[in-house]
Amino acid sequence: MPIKKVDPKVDFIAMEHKVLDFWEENDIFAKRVKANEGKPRWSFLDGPITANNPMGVHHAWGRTLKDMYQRYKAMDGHELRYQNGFDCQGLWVEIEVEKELGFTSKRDVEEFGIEKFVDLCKKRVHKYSKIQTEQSKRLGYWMDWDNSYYTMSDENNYTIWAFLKKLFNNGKVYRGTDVVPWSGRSGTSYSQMEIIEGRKLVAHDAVFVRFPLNNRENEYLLVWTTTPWTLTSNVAAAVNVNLDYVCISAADGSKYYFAKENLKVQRLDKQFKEKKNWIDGVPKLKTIEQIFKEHGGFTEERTLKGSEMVGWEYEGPFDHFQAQHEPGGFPFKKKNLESQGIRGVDCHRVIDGGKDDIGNDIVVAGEGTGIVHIAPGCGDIDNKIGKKLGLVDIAPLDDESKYIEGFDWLTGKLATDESTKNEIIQDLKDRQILVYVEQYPHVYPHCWRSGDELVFRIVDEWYINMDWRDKIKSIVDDIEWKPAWGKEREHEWLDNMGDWMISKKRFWGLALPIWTFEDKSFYVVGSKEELKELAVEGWGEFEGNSPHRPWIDKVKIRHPETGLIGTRIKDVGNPWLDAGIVPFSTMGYISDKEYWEKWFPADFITECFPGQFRNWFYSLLAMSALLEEKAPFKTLLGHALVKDETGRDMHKSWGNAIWFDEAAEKMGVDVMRWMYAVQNVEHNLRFGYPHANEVRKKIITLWNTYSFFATYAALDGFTPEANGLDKQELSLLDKWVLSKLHTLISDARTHFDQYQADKFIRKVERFLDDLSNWYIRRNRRRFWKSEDDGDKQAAYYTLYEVLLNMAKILSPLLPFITETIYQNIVRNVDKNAFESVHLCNYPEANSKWIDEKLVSQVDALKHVVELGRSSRNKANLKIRQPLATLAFVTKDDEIAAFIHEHQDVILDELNVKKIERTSKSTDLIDYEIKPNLPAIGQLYGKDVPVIRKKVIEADPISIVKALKTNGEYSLKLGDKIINLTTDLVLVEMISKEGYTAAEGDGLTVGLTTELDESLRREGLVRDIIRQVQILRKEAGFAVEDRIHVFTKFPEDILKSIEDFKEYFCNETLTVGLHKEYQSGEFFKDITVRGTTFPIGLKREITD
RNA sequence: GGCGGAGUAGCUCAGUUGGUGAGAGCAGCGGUAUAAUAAUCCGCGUGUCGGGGGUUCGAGUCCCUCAUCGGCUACCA
Repeated sequence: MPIKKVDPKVDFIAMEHKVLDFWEENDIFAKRVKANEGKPRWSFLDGPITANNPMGVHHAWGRTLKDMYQRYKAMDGHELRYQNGFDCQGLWVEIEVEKELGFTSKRDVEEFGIEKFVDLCKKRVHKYSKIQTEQSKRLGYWMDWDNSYYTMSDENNYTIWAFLKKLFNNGKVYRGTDVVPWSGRSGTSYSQMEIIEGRKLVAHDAVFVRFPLNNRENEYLLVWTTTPWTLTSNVAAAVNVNLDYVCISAADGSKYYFAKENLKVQRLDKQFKEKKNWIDGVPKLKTIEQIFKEHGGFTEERTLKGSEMVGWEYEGPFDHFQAQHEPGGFPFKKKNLESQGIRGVDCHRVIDGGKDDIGNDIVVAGEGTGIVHIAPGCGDIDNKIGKKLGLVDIAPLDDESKYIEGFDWLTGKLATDESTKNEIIQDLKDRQILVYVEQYPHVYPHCWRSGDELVFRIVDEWYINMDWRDKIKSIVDDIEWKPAWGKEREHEWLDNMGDWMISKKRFWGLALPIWTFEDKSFYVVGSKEELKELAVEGWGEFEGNSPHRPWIDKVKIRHPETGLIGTRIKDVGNPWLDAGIVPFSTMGYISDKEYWEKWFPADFITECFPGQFRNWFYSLLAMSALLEEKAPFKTLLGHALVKDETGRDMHKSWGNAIWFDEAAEKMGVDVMRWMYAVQNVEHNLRFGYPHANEVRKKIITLWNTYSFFATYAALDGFTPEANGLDKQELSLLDKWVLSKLHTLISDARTHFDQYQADKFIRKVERFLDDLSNWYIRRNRRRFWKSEDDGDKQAAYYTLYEVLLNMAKILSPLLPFITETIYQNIVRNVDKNAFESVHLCNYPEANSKWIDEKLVSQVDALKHVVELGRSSRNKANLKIRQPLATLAFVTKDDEIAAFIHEHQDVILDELNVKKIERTSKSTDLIDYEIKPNLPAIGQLYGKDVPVIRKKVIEADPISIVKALKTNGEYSLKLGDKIINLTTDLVLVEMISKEGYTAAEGDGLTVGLTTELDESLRREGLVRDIIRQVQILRKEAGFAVEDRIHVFTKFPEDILKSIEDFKEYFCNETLTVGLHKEYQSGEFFKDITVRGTTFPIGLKREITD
């Protein structure tokens, strides 16, 4: 069967669906996999996509890169695993399921039943992993979709157990009682990695309050806080011992202590003025001075050092609450303090704030009052100070962020509620503790999923001691980071990270394999088998279920050494453990070590950069460093983010989001893939329809070259034979385009091997331009002509070779259009050919086709045409106006000869009558001599400006002569003589003024602008021809229709037409030229060179 | 607050180890072509290369400084 004719008006979207069906029906993917069995392995590791929502256009970027490089490696002859991954466990899924169920708190889940809830989470993951699978297929993403890994799988979870077990054996797992950021809405704490995601700028009601000092009548500490709810749990007040403090006396006689500097400090002044990190509507902050002035004025009493205040006792703001009177603290008790009977109220004194780990003062002047309210149960730093100084902890909130018993009227109220806060402020006001309230804008941590404001609570959490970070850092350098700065970023994170909090007080996630015992010891179980061995209770209920809550919670174990019976902690794990373990779990680290050794480490991973340095990359590196002390992947390609077309984030609520499905069906996925692949990975991608249209133009160009070929190939019944190209008598342009093609093939391999698809695509763009706007345009007639000679065959074979190889080299990038082309031009002709372009081998450049000299000669020829067009433009002489002579200048005799040899191209393209080389430099051009500054600079340094001046001022002709005869040109510089050799001067030719000329790349082209009568008339006729052609088109005549033309030509035009009557009639298919106007079938006024006259057309009746 | 960045045409961005009058794509304008869909090609730019200072024979490029915009990071109590 021959090649089929192709409609140039293709519907790309429909075509893509056809190709998808074709792959599906014929198992093309499976055939590719089979073909590559046993070939050298190339290991790609997929970072799991969160299977919680449909896939977005931002995911499609990474997935395009993943698919493209995998397709390339497959065609290049490698065995691949093709395993996609879904991230399944974690809070993000829980939150969505809660939303569906209308839940508002963790308690709702417990009442609903953990088992049912966890089942719904699993269902959600299954639902969206299916949707994402279908979307990915639509994108053309080739994966072994039935073999996707799920991070919730038993294998994945148990492999994490093995990891934790190893850490446990090394003594790196510990339980910490710390104050951590906590979401009452989600009922869990957050790790260092997570709170970074959820920081938001908000305005809080900040309060100035006063703590009355004991034994100092009417004297107060002035304290400031943005979290009034923590005042209930105040234990102490910290100062900076080295700072100056001031005592002022207010209008009512009461005295206040605070940092002296703060009296006049304009807090957040810069932020307010620049409206940067500022919230609209929040008034400017007042200085403390201003606040007191507005309260009736004040006088400064004295200045003192902070150290003088240390030890002063005061009365706390909520000392009437029971919690303040519990020995040892509340509800957590410090044993030693409890035995001494020390209560919250007993700790109320001024303390030295001290320094933090890096040696900075904890208490500073500036934002607050220089006296910091310390609540060791409500803040991280407060807690550390409390531990150091032996203060009790008062922790007021339960896991929903509500006040617990012991806090009087606040018990049961939600700390983050606006109303609670208002009640507290009102209470402080009523009891005359409040001095002033203001709105204070600052960045505060929020729950990254629910948006809930975080509070700080004391909780038991589980940590990995990361004191072995050097082990991780050492493998970072074994990885090739693309872009290279990724390495530094990763090191930076590793240097600064703290211990890894791995526990989460939730339901759906990795069941941390930690069992605790009554003697406060704990034990980490490393495998399902070990669990079975140690189980003393609940195994029967657990067996057959996945290692998740609630089933796992039933199993109790006997401690292998102490024999005590232990219960599993209720916590689930940090989800980055789930994703970090995949180089082990998915490759059978435990179950099939032989397989694992084949595929580990991965050759390549590619993911979106932001965030992953502390998330996936981190967990991958950490887990691999511990388990194998080896980098888990060799090359990492990171890419930036997808934004909307103006550079803003895409948001559902802003209405600027583009959904994947919509984009795929409107733009087409070949277009999308091109956009993604050509994007510089370091820059954010501005995704939008205008951008897509630019890309579509390029794909259309490819399509049109193909449809041009296919149309004529079908007409002529062209059927390529094997090695047919070798037998052809190729034209110059055939060889030229084939040379460019093979260079492009070579570049394709180079750039794909280096994961630089963008560079490859830029070259494809240039090649397409050469192909379409030079090769095809110049050679069109060879395909049209009626005789089927060798020349025509050569043209067919050449274009066939180009299109076939283009289809192959572009197939990883544009899998659909290339498949369509391949099916027609290859499979239609040869049923024994590979069934799909994607089953072909990636082409190899054949050096026998690469002829750089010829390419440069043809490029020069092309350049002459471009320069000629440029000259015409400058002189405002359109192509239709024939000109007598084109003259060109070049130093290169070979090029000159070449241009002469192929002058027909130039005559045709530029509509000139003859062409000649001018060696008389004075005709067309002047020489311009320029000093070669980099070279001269190195030799003569400071003399450069003088030399430059002299060279420029010298007579160019004499320099050229001197160089030609002596090989150097000498000039005097004071008493020095400087010899400028050829390499120190640049000789350039420039067009002389007054000529229509252009120059570049060592070529100069000029056109004679003078028109004789004959040229002028010919031009005039061509103008008329053009107008008539337009009329024919407007009239809707067929291209082959013969016509009669009716008009009364103005005299000048009439003479011209008569001179070139035959030419005119041939071009316009005119059989009758009538000198009287008649409207005919179609008529219109036309304007030629300023003269307007009506013209009428009528078709010749042929039958 | 700390640490990298960035700034070049109306818009998006290139500009090698400092070297001669600073570039591309898009948009606009003029012309032009028909294998080419939202479709071709050619031509058209007085850019304080963010401001200022310095190093150098020479700075978009190196150094300092000021203002601007983003990123990462931080326990702003």
